Amino acid sequence: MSGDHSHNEDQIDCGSRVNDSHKHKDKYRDKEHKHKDHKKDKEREKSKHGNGDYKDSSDKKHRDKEKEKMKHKDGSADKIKDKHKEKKIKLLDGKIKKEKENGFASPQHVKSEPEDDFYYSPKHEKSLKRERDDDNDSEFKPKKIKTENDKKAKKRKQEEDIKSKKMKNKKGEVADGKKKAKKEPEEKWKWWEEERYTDGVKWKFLEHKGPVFAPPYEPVPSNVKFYYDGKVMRLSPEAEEVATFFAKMLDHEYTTKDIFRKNFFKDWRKEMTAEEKSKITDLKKCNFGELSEYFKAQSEARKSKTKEDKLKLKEENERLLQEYGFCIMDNHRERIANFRIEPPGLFRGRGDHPKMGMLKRRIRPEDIIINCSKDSKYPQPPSGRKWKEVRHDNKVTWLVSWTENIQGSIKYIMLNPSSRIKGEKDWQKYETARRLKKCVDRIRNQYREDWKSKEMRIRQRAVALYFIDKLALRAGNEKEEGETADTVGCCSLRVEHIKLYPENDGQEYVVEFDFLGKDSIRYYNKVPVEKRVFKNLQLFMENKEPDDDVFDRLNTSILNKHLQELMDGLTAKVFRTYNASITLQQQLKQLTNVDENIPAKILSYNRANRAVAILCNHQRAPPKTFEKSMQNLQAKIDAKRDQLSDARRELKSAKADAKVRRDEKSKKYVSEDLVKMKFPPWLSVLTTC
DNA sequence: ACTTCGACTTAGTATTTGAGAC
DNA sequence: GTCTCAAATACTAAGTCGAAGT
Repeated sequence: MSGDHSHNEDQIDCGSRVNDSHKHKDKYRDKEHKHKDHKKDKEREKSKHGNGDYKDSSDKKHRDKEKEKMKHKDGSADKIKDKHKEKKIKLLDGKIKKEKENGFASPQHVKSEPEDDFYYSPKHEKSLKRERDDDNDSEFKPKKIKTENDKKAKKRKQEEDIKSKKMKNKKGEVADGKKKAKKEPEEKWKWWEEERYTDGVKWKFLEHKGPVFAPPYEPVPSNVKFYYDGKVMRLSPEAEEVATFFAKMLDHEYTTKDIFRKNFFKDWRKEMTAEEKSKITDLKKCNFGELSEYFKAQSEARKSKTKEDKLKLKEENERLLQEYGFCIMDNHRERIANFRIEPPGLFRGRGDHPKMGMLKRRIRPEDIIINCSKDSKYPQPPSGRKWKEVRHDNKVTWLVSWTENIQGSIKYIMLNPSSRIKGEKDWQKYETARRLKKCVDRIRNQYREDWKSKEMRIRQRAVALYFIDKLALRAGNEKEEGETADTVGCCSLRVEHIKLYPENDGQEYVVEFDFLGKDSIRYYNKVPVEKRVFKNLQLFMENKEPDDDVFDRLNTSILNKHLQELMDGLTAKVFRTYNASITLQQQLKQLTNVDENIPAKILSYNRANRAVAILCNHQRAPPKTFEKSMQNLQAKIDAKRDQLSDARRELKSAKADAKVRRDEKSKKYVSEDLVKMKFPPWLSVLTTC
């Protein structure tokens, strides 16, 4: 059993997902429908087992899991492995420390980078030099040429020699940077030719202007009315603002959903005055119609603004971008990805999210933590206001953070993908995937061996890893129930997500996957697996309830610890990167032909990308405008059809006319000119539509 | 050992932009 | 000039994963 050569080809043809998913989804997915089906299945399964013994199956699940875990708590082998691991890390640490001491990032004098043949752990960021693979895959050379963001960002280059971190007259520089940028040919900062920081330091100098806050709420004009129970009702600004959030979404289907409405109403009431609260007790009696119309009219007005107005708007945006959209990180002016604070609104999670409709509150300066250099010019809060905190943590990459109120998670303002800090990380990611390429056969052999292990947890780990590798599944962290949509990944698959067919459509050992993954995107795939995998799955699923975990002795942390032992820096997601990359590479090789013209090459390229999208189960809803443009096309087709039948009619009568007149000239006219005029060659295509 | 948290990447959707067709 | 449509960009939710906390 070698690490199967055919494996890579499997990546593009791993089961019947392509066809099936389209069959099932009718090309464009219908989330609502999907969710309902999913739930129904679950209910069905539950009721099957629901009588008698287990009234609360989730409770039972919990108990069982506990029991099982106890049974296997002996896992002593792991401890030994852990010790090994620690040693390794220490070793690397020592090395790193040494190197780190003289490590500079973005040195003023750019040294050329010797291509040494050693790999350093990207994970531990030991190396001063960027790791570079020494195998012969020359086609893999990192060729991303990133620019120091945005054309206008330029001119920073010249300041590279400025030693002092204090940008004396920063404003002036930035301003004339803008002017110059338009004329000067762009000079790119080749950060990838420079040395990197070590030991977790992300920057030495960071200066920025802080975030741009959402514009304050502007009450709607008094002639735009809200009605409750058929009567006009004037709302307090606070309540009105939240009402406008709902009104703006009225056209969306989710405003009809119970959870959305319930969550919204509950949060809305919190913003109401006591009087409003006592009056407004039923969302059904609320009429947001005028508000909704008002906002529609507003957006129309925005679209039909004059050229000058639009230009003015554009310029204002550009000004904001120049002022707040860039930071200075280690002598370079870098573009910020999201310098605007997320405006308040109603939360719309993806899929069946239990929190949809909740109020996403307005972020104030007092919620904001600023991160910048001690020796930089700190961003100033709006006058009379305060930041929550200003800190100087150069072990992180974010500039601004705040805690969001829906999940209580932290949000960040970070740099654009073209920045050095993001680019390096991205590069590192691909380098890790390239290292996996070198040992993937070994790892595959290993997990195939592990399918036979005496220990259940090792078998589970091996089967899960096989799915992650073969099907590009995500790791599948556990999620808190009731906090988010019910989605899963590999380690969190439940019995209800998998069906086993010893034989199906002439194939043996077929596994059918049907679950909602990230973003509640449905993963449907029917795939033949090796007999051992199949038997193992039967074993894992034996005597379990539909909502029990398939891999009850596995989680992402256990899996990743194991992967770490197999290869430094290896985690579950690296397999996705690796398999996506190798698939693209193989497909390009297979589909493209040097002699083809550009359009043919583009077609092949798109097809190669499609193969990757299928592997990774990337899906998108049809654009909103899809329906409309189809209608337009149909209208054109109809018009041509009419034209065609008119032309036929004319032809007929002209022929008849010619017969009567027996006029040579007329004959000629009928057979050539008229036909040419009325039946352009491409029209025949339409007639077959 | 398990849970929570923080930092960061990934990815779908909405909006804007800009080029070509009419 | 206006309209249409696709590509680019903006936005932000939802993942991953390691480390700290319990």
